[in-house]
Amino acid sequence: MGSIDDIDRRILAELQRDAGKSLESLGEVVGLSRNACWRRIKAMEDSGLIRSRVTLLDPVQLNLGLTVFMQIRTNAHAPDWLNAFSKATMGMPEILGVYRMTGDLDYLIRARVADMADYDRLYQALIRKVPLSDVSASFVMEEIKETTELPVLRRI
Amino acid sequence: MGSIDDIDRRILAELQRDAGKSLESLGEVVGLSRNACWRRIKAMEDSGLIRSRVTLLDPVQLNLGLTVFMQIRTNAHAPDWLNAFSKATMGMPEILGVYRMTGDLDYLIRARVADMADYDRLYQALIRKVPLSDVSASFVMEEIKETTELPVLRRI
DNA sequence: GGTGAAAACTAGTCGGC
DNA sequence: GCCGACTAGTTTTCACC
Repeated sequence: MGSIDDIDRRILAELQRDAGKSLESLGEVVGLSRNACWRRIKAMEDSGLIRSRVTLLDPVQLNLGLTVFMQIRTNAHAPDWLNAFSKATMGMPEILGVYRMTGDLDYLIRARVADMADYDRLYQALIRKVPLSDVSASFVMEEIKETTELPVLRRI
Repeated sequence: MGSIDDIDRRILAELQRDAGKSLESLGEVVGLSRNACWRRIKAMEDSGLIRSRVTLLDPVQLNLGLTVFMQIRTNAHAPDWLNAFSKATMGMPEILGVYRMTGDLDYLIRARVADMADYDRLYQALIRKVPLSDVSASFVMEEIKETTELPVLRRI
């Protein structure tokens, strides 16, 4: 189960770009019958390699044009704190990513908001739920790249 | 085109979680006929609000278990440099996000690699393509949250 | 893995309200 | 803007090579 062959990788490469592709066109691209493709996809769904098929939306039209990264330093290392922090960030839909970083004292949050005022609302809402000693925010001026595609083709 | 009504938002909320949902079940959830749902989705695709439907994969099974954030300081503000930087990062599939941050001297890169050695390869490959004066890397120890779902339901 | 061919479901288009 | 019906296409599951 550890190894994924080249045909599977090419199927995944296609599906990552467009989940709505028909089995027929997929088969043509990878050089397999529709049926063989379907069996491989099913197997990869069952193994969990294929996690889900989702729809991506335009953040600007949703009035979420500002991406912000929040860097959080804490001196509270108790599991209670992490638990509360996890729960709080999970429940805030503007927060898209929460990462515990190396060093064990830094957390990074990736969030999308409308503007600075909206960020302040998010910040206030967060510190009302979890005690945070040190929070600094960096705002994204330009999104040069943003993708959900993972590198699946075998690298040299 | 500026406003999105509540039914559209509920459709988007469902599609963000599962793009493979049938029009029938979607209609049941939002209280509309399959046909009305279809027309709304089509309109949102045409307006660009719905960008694409993609497949999400398991990074761990693809041997991409390590997420790294690279913070880059540069003193080269020439448009040539940014152009080369953009082109280089665009062509590197391990790099999932590239952001120009506030201050105009910081760039942030979000990437997925197998391990530390793989990160070093990425780093070496990047600096071979673009001159980078100051690069620091932070590694993700724990992914507490990671989602592609944007907040579509109207906030209070 | 390939083929062919059913059954079930879905998308996309129509006229009508 | 919504609904029901219809058609055409697709997925999904067979049995068999």
